Amino acid sequence: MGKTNPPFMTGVPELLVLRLLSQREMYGYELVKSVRMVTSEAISLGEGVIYPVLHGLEKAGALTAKRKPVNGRTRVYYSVTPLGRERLERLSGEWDRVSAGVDSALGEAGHV
Amino acid sequence: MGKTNPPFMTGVPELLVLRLLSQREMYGYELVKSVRMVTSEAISLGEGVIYPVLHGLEKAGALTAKRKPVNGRTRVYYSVTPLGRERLERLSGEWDRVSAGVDSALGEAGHV
DNA sequence: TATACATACCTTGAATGATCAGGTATAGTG
DNA sequence: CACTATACCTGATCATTCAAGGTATGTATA
Repeated sequence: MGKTNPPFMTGVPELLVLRLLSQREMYGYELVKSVRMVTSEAISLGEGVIYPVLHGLEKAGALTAKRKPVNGRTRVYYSVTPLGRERLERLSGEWDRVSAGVDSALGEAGHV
Repeated sequence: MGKTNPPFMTGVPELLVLRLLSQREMYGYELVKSVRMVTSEAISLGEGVIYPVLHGLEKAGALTAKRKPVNGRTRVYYSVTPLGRERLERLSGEWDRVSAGVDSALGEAGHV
């Protein structure tokens, strides 16, 4: 059974989480579905990815958590701190640089 | 000491290697420098990344190796097989999908 | 009532990929 | 002769991600 698919990118989950939360506060389970929607199903992050990322970012001071009971169930809403926004800026810039790098490599090789 | 930087992307080294070799045959050491140049220093893959990728792709039948002695030193030139081109197509398409997904997520969150 | 599904949180174990840090050897330069 | 660049390679380590579970509540349905 343990047939783990190869991971396609590193650091991107964190970037996506930060970006989505910078729009509005959300809870974990919501983020799982949001990522799929926003990326048009191109990227699908399971709960096993989202929750650890959330906890890591909170511990790093990039997010704050707020527990809210809704319909009997408890939701943990996360929002981005100023420190989180800096981190978002940095990651976003890194992504731009790297993806531009790849694209230029693909482009140069393509126009044969 | 063992302070390994976080990897930023998975599968991208393989994609870049395949793409560069689809232009013209190259040897490992050359690829190390080429990747840096082509991506405008945005991506830098060490020999410890390139050589294992090369060997893996050769074993998978995506590349063929040809030893050439040049100036006394031996170079191993790699070229892409038809199977390797298929793999390149697939990886390239995956990259496009994923990077478009990330970009759209970043975009949507941006136009607040 | 039962049973099934969606919601909502979480963790653990294993697979994978990438990095660093080495190691070998030849050629050329000061 | 030492040093740097070229050119190949591997092993240990580490982080990231994934699949697969586990817990619990609410709601629909048969």
